[in-house]
Amino acid sequence: MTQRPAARPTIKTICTLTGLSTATVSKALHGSPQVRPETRRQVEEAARSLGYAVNLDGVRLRTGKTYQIAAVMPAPAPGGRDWHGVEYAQLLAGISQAVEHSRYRVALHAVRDDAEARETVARIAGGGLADGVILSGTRPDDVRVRILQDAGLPFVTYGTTASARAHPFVDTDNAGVIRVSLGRLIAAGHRRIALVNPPAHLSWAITRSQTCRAVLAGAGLVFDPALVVDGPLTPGLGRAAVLALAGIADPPTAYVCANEAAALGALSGFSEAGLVHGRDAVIHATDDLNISAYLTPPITSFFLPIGRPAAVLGDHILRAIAGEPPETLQTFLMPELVVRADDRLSR
Amino acid sequence: MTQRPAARPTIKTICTLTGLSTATVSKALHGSPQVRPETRRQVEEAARSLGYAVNLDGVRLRTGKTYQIAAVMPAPAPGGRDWHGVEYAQLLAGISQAVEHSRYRVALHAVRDDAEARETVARIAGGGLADGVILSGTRPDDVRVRILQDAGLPFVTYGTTASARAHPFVDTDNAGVIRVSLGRLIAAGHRRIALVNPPAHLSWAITRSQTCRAVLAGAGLVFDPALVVDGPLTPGLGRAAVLALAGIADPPTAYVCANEAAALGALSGFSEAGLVHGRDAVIHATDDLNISAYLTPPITSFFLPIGRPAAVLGDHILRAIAGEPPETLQTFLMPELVVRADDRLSR
DNA sequence: GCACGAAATATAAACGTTTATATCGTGCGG
DNA sequence: CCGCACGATATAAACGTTTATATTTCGTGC
Repeated sequence: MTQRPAARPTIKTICTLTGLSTATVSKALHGSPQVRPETRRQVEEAARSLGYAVNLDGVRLRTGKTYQIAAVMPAPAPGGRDWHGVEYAQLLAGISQAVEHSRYRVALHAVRDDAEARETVARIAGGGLADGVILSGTRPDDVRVRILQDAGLPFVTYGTTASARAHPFVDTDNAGVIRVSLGRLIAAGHRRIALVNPPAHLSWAITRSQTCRAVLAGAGLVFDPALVVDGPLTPGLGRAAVLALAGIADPPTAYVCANEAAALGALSGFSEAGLVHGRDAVIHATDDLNISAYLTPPITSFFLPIGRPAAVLGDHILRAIAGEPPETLQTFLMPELVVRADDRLSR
Repeated sequence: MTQRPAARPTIKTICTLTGLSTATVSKALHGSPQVRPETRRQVEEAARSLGYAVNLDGVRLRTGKTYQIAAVMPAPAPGGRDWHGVEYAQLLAGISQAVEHSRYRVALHAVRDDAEARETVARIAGGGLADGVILSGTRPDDVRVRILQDAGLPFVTYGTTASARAHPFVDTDNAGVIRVSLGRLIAAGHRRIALVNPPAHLSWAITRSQTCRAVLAGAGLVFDPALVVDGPLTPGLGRAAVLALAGIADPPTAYVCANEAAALGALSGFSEAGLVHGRDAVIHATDDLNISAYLTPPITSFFLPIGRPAAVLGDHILRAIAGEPPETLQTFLMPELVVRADDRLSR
């Protein structure tokens, strides 16, 4: 039942076919200038006819390179049942696609919490388990980043940090999103604007609230910290935010949600609290799933298809491994504004 | 910058520490009865103190085993922007967790379409790129299944097939879901029930519509094929289904949606068509994200946290690789019914 | 026609592991 | 006290690569 099919061709198979030595074949396959062009053609021809594909295990053993890119990503504990609205599989698939043309392959390291993330990164760095690492969910002073910097292991973060040493990153242009979002809301007459934010210690939470503060100040408005609700970006958070804030003395008339899961929950909160979208308050969301169009009612969102950052992450990690300096590997991606509702209240 | 940290300990490191030979150390680490218990303890002690971890590349090269489980999963093309409402990352993470205690690791093979899926499976089977395969999105006569059966490569499907040769699978108990769902709806007085189904060629689409037909027949009702809408389970499909069916002569009063993305879109369609949930029609959904509670209004769903099937898939593939017969590796999982709305119409 | 150097190819070793085979030492029966 | 069998350990080879080094093959200049 478990018998091996026709043995896979190796370099030696090519040797017997061409009468060359393993060294020459290996070099020919790498396009080394040490082999005659004619010999190379001969080898390539033989390789093609045999369906030869390099055995990475041999390469790894010999070179010490792993040809692995470790993607360290949070996976909610099996017990946790709430949707977080982040398509890590698509992110992963996008990264895989982006590195498909290279020898590198992407391995998922799902971590359940911060401690496990730290430990996983330390293990990868210490044991040389990967040639490059992709991290998500950054914080300003990120211990995982320090571990990787100290180990000299190339990495790219999905999100920014405050590290003194520059490092490659890809991030949504959160500051840009907040500026545009708040700019529109303020122009539409809103004065009290709530933020439904990711957990407060994460970089993008800080970027969003600080940019909010700056934009409000620029417009001569006050920033009320009580209007910032943060936590895991589940529907429950959005709902709780609306239910908590709808009842205060001077309730917000706009909610800027960091993702669509939270926005979905916020709408659920509207319904529960008796609010009507567009009459009592409006919602903006940062969008990566393209479901904002299907919420009831549809809401205005900032759409960045997840394939975009994924492709850039893949590109950057390959170039980081190749030794490119970090300064050239720092990318902000600005989502596209999709207006689906009037920002002004109709009451 | 890319200098290697302290070299990783190998079997030879243990040899110099203990004065034993590589053969003995290797055997000791495997618990072979050929080594004295005392020697084994000594080796284990040394391994622990060195932080030794086996180098899988060496093992693979020597044994020909890959210790890889290939998870072949659909990843929407970069161009496709619609949310499909399936958390493949969580599925993947769950499988990874389930096999964590073994030597096996899970590698994601994201495929963009059927042709690529077929080609990927053939490549894995032909090249011996994995010791086991996990497939999702099965159809009754699944060419990928046949390839794997012919190659004698262990595999588990997420979904059933009509294959004459039994094979391991894990699946949601779709028949059970439909029976309970329709049973409740019929008891509540519904006579015209629509199905928002996955693409018609997939096994679970067929299971759902056939079970629907059987249940209706059992209740003396007619099955109207026009009430079955199928396609990729995006919000757009649910919305289109409602918009198309709300206008027909004898419109359905209930929509049974195969996932929450479709249910979300159906609700969006309700809003567009001027339908009110609970007055004009109701929605049931099969739920794996736990967002049905946050839809407006909340809908009744059949909740199966994605960690469940993931864990069983991991368990089954390990046991399939170990040679367990397929008949013992076939599992249906029944989701939990969560009632959130009255099934009866209030008009 | 010869020596020399460059170009092309071959040889051999190494990466870490497993395992078939060989070797060693010990205890036991004769 | 000797030989034998057996238990425990060691030796060596192999998996597929890459690469340092050795060797061969040429062409070139004299």
